[in-house]
Amino acid sequence: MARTEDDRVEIRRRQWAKEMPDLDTIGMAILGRARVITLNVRPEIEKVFARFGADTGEFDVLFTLLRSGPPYRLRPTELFNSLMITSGGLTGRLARLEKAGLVERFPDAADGRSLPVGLTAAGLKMARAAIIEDMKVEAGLLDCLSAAERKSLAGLLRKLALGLENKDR
Amino acid sequence: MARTEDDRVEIRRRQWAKEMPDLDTIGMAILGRARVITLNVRPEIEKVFARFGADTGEFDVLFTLLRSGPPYRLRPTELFNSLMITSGGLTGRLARLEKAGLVERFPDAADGRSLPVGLTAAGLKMARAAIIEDMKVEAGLLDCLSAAERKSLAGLLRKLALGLENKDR
DNA sequence: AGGATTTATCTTAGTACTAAGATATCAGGG
DNA sequence: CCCTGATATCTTAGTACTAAGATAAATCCT
Repeated sequence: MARTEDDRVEIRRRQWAKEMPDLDTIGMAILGRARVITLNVRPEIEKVFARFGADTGEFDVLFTLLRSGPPYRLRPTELFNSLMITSGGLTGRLARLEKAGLVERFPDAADGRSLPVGLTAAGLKMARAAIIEDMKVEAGLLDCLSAAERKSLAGLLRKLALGLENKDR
Repeated sequence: MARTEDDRVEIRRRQWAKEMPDLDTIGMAILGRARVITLNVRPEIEKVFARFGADTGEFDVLFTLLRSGPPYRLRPTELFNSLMITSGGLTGRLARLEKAGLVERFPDAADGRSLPVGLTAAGLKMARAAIIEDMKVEAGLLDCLSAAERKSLAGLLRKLALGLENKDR
């Protein structure tokens, strides 16, 4: 029944087709799979980060700071917008990162409400090492796809992501 | 700088290319986007489910039972494996669903350790109505893609999902 | 049959989040 | 300047998860 070339979403779609034949399941074929793939991949990536002593959420912060370029410093509002989490969620992440000595905070001369966050030397070093490892592992997870398929998939996902982002406004 | 055709992941990749030119970011072009798309789409779908009075996690349970076909009854182990959550996580979801009158539990004649879960009449009705709405909304979220693109994207995601699943073993 | 092992589920403790509200600062119009 | 409203961040309360351990029933092995 479950053919060897079926992933778990295809199995689900087949079940739906039987139980509710009129249901159009293209949504789960794409968005459901995006979610399942994310869930499936998460533990592998988390393992990489765990070796460095932090988790995905914390590295999201470090990576955002790192790729922002020197002086590797951003305001909390920029961070939680970019990370797609709430301000309260960010407060917690920053507290942990600060405690671990990976970020430090500076008063903002221009805006007394803001308390920008910057990478420490240790945070910078760790973020650089971790992103290299992370990208290596993620690329490895994609080795079931040819280079052409990877490119095509990335392009389609990009188009979808862009369409969704434009819809938000 | 941020061209209009760039989604947020493309902006990130551009930043990385500047900050760490040797980094191969194909991983985030695919897996990162899968995660961002999932995050982006979640609130829309959650809104649909909220109208029915439950959340995504709870509907995941109801939908799994529904698409399993009559008698719409499964064992907890089948459920948490399919849902990719821990057994403890499922215990909580089932408690909430039972309290809401959407599922009920039955002793298993063949295995005294197991306490299978089944949809109630109310749960069955609600699951059917919700999956129709859900798939309608999800399909709408995909309208930035042509039919051919949707098909192509679904196929590539399927190949990736399958590759990842085979890797797990 | 009987003891050891595996399996199915629940329980407990701890964590990271969200939503909503509080606080402090900024900006703009009389 | 002062008042009104907007903005940036933190705090609080509540929730759903995970990981690890507990319990109980089934299976296996001799």
